[in-house]
Amino acid sequence: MAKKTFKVKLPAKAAPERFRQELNDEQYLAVTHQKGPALIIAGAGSGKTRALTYRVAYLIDQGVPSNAIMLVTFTKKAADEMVHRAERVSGGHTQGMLAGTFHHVANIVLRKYAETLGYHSNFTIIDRSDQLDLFKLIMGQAIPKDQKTRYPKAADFSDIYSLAINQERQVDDIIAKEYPQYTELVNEIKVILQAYHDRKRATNVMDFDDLLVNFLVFLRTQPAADKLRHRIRHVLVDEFQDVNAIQADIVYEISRNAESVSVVGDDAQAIYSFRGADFTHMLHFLDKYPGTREYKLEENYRSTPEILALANASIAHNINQFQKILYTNRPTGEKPAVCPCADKELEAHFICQKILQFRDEDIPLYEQAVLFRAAYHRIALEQALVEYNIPYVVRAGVRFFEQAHIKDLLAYLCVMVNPVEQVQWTRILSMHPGIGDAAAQKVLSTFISEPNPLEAFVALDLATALQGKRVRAQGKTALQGLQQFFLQTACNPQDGSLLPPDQWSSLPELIELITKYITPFLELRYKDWKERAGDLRELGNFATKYHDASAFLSDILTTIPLKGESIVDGSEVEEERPLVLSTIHQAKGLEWRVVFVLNCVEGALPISRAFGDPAALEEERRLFYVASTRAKDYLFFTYPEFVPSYMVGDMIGRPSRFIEEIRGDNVFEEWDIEL
DNA sequence: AGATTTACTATTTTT
DNA sequence: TAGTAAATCT
Repeated sequence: MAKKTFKVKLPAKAAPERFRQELNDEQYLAVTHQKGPALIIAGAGSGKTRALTYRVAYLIDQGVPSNAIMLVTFTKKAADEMVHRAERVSGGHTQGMLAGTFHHVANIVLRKYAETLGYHSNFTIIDRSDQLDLFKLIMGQAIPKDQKTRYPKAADFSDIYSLAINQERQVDDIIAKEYPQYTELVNEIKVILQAYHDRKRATNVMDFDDLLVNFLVFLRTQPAADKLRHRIRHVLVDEFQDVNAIQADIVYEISRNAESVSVVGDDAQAIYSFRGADFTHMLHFLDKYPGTREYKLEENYRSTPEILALANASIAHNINQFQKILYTNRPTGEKPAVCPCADKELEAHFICQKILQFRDEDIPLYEQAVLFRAAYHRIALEQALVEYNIPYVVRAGVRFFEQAHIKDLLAYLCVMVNPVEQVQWTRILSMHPGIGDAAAQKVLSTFISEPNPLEAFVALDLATALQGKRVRAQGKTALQGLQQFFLQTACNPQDGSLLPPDQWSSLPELIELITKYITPFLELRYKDWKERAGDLRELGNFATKYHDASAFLSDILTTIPLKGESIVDGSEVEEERPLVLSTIHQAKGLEWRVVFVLNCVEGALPISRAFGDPAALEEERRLFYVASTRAKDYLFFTYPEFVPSYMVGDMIGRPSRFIEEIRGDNVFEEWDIEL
């Protein structure tokens, strides 16, 4: 029986007046006067996120139901924060708003409509490392052993595949331009890419690219999409400079009949072309919607004039960009400093001591950050931070869910949710002692083609099924344990049939059971197994928010809690909030009072791969720009003058060209760092 | 033959 | 650190 509902609506406040006070003229117009399409070109630190937040709040104030708003941002965390703040600003409710990354939004929609595209609704998502595993599996079957070295690595296959999809390019073209060494193998490579594609379909699996592609296909071909289009009246997209062709098309498709579509971006901060992003989509947007209103937010609220001057001087060397002149009304401050250090150790010591000095001057650690081009550049610094007893978090490298033990655990949930999934089965089987990759494939082949492989596995008489196949006795025994495990956790004990998800134990309990089961394996494999088991328990805590495993599995992939960052909020409230170490890419959208940019040498920033490629060098310069504009008050560039190298002996570290080319502009001071 | 251990090498960036 | 190749068990 349907319940009666009564919706309470909070009284509208005099929003425009209040917003008027809290925004500058450009922001105010962009927030309140938008109808139809709008392109907001916003410089670094210009409060574009603030403008978007206020726009959401404004719409809600105007009586737009929150589920009629779609807000797409670069990270899900950014979306959550924005929605939360919009809620506070407007005093309205934001429930039902479609908000998050493209991937997150796609996942939400596809969960509902997967069947219209020929998937089962319990499809699972694979991340990059699963993708690599799947490629390896296929390559193992398709490529003769002695030919292996001639072929691209799994990672190359993954990149080629991704480029083909995200830039809508032909495989021939990609190989000719980016992988000329494999030109002779084009046809063989295509066969493997096709096999990968087919295998995903057959096993009810989507990778990150599929989420986007299928979302677009859904919008273009399915009648049900009209319902969604009808509901979504206002579309807001942040970081539009980093969308790829498919994401841009998604925006166009979903906003076809919308009342407003606002996209915000800064071409100077486009740093994701390696995954198909292209800031010229901002231009295409103007073509696509001829009546587009353009707003420019050029006042920077973040940095001192000195820091801004350096950033402006640097980005001026990029030819390919929109014209923007950033200005600030902040009072004058310290000039940015370039600090050559004898070697990496000295560089690390300098940074640590400087950090402590700032802390003494009442700039807490969490208001300071150290940024770098590549995750491994931080290693020397980390050692020093430990010596100096400076607490820090790392936002780089391996994601929390990408760690082997986390993936081990998730594999069990995956198989229960989507039993036809082969990569996760392989992972589960081969973690048992006595079973390696080869044996896992043999075992897998005995049950994977059954309608329900999980039921088939539990019912399997291992002794007869594996007779004559070279599988160790130890492995066979171990697998009996696995059968028992699945029988007890996921199956009806009477007939061994797989229970429907609503009859499983609660998710945290399930995770605890799996943890218990796999801990002995972790103990065999890892020295630090205790910590890893601890991570798994934390994962159990995290899972209390979720009711079904399927949502949990997809969420954990689309919400990226990073390794090192606690996934349980509030667990370290008592301790000092730590210093942030981050790749420049991960620092996007963030700000600190003090920023150090590490290892600013030729070859690292810009990275040597970009040498000789003008477009790539411009992107590297944008990275330099992003790093510089994260700083509010103090900015340091450090680099080691001697770089040990096992290839050619020690090399002299030449300072980054991005520093050299602005030397004449008098925008930084050079410091002497001495022992 | 295949599983497991050990030694070695080269590191971009990520939803 | 993680992926791979070669060496060594079973």
